[in-house]
Amino acid sequence: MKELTPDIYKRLHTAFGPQHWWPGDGPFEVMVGAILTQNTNWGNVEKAINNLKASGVLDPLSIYKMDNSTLSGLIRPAGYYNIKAERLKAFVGYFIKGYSGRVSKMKKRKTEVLRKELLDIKGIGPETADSILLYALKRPVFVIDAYTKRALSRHGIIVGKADYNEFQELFHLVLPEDVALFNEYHALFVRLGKEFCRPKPRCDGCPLYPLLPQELCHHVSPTGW
DNA sequence: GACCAGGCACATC
DNA sequence: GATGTGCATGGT
Repeated sequence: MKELTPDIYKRLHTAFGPQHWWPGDGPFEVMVGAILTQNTNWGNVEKAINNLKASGVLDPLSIYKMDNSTLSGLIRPAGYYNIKAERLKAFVGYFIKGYSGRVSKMKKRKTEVLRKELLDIKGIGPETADSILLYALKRPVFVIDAYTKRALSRHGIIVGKADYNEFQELFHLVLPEDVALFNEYHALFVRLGKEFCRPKPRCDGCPLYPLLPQELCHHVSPTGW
C-alpha cells in the first residue's frame, strides 16, 4: 500500500489544470445533476437538464408536483429514466418536506446529519450524497467514484479490497478540510479516469506514471479494478 | 456491433 | 458478506 502523497494532486493539477466543477447553475441544479449522472455520461445528463430548463420545471416544487411519466419523459436522454424519475421525486419530497425546498435551510444543519438523511433516501447512495454535500452544499466531504477507485487500485495506492468509506478515509486522513481542494481533487481524478483509467487503459502520458508498481498501468489489481 | 458512462437497490447464494 | 443483475440512452 502506497501513501496518498501530495505529489499526486500536484501531478494531476499540473497535467490538467483547474476543472471548474461542478458544471451547472446553482445548488439545486447540482443536486439534480448528481442523481441524473449515476452511471451515466455527463453529456446525456446535460440534455436532460436542458429539457427540464426548457420546460421551466427545474425547481423543487415543479418536480414534486409532476407526474412520474412526464418527468421520465423529460429526463429520458440521461438513461434509466424511470428509476431516476422516482429518485428525483424521492429527493425533492425530502427537500420540500424537510427544508421547504430551500438550500439556505438545509445549510443550517450539520454535515453528518445531512449525510445520514440523504443516505436514507431511496436511490441516493454514498457517491450521490457526497456529491450533493460537496458540490451543492460546500461541505468538506471527499467524493469517491469508479474512476478514483480504479486509479488508486491500479497505481497500488489501495491494495486488495476496500469499500467506499475506506477509499474516502484515505483522503480524509491526510487532506486538510478544504472544500476547494476536495472539489478540484475529485474532478481531477475524473479527468484522469476519462483519459487514462478506463476499463481498457490508455496509459501513454498518464500523469501518475511512474507511480506504478511495474512499468505499465495495464497492471490490474486483485480487486479487479 | 461492442464498449462505456461522474450508481444504486435488490435477489440470490 | 460477497457476488450478480436490472435499469437505458447516446457517444466512440
